[in-house]
Amino acid sequence: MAEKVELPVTAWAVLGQLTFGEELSGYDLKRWADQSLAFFYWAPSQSQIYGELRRLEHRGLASSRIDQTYDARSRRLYAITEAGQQAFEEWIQGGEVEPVVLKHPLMLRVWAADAAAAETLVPLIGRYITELSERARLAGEHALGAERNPAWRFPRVALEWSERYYRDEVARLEWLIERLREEGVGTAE
Amino acid sequence: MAEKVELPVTAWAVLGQLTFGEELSGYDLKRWADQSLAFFYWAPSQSQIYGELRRLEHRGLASSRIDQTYDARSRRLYAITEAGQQAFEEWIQGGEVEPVVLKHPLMLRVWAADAAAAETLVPLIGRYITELSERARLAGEHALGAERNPAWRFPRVALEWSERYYRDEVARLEWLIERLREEGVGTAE
DNA sequence: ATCCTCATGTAAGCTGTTACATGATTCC
DNA sequence: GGAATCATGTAACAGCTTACATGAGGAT
Repeated sequence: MAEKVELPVTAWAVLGQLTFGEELSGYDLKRWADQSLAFFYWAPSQSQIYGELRRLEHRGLASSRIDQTYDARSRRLYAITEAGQQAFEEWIQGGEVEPVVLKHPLMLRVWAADAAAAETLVPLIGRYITELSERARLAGEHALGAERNPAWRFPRVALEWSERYYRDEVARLEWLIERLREEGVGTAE
Repeated sequence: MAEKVELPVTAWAVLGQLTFGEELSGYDLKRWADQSLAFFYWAPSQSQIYGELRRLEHRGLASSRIDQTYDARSRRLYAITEAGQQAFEEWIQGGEVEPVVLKHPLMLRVWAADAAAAETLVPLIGRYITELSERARLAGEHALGAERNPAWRFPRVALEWSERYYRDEVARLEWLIERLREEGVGTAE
């Protein structure tokens, strides 16, 4: 039996995208990631994706070929290998889950605020709520948009979870504004 | 007027801890961060904290002195400077908030799962729920524990927010288990 | 005596970003 | 003809972690 493959989670995310069976370019992967993965897993930069693809190929978990369909304009297409498929299954069923990373600069500000700062934060929270509602809407839209193919069952579940995540975040921030008001913030003298 | 100070959010987090007025060592900061900041902002490693403190001092935002209270055993204590206080206020009220970083390896697994993998994920989700409940409990405990001093009003609000965050996450994962069941996962044949 | 915690760091390396370069193609 | 998009990458650097080194003091 092959040894357990060690990779950063982001590399697994890229490899995971390839498990859906299509040949994809780095460019494709970035665009797709921005519309799916990004809802629950910070989307890596374009250049990192290219780097991860090179690493995956180097380790034999992915293979690539150059597509020349339209004469000029070439693109490198990646596909998962047998070894990659197996390593991915071992990762996903490995029984250990890496810790969730949350960095919430807005809550950091609330934490460190004084009364004056809290006052200026309230409208920022409001703006952020608008953004999050839009993200929730988008996640829901993509969840509905996913084909009714069994292969898309679990991506759809993850997107539904994301929609809930952002709606919960909105509700929590509405609570926060109320809670700040209790502390005398936002009640103009 | 001084120019806007540019720093990574983690540096502001460390500086923010110093705004509470006490002189603190890198060691103190790490321990405190683990019990407060860590609920909503990924706690940096010990060595990073030392590095950030050096940077803050180098930029004139913090100052340090060596404490020799108990003869031997020396520790370097940091305090925020006037310039640091001002830069921090500008950062907190600057009108722009850095994006939230979320990396959720568990949801990544759900997203990329097939039926077999989903089956093995369910007990993992269950274990994770237990962990999160404990974190919610801890956040609530720390919120109640915060002194009833006006200086601790906003840290308390942030901790109350955190308690809600983890309780919401628990509820969402309970929903997730139900949702996976709908997809035929966890219903033994 | 030994082990654990307190306390401060350094070195090496990995993860990840931004900015840039390049050239083809499509759209207006 | 010019602008935007497609596509692939490199170089430099910033952020952050792990592992290690060191030594004192307190606990058993």
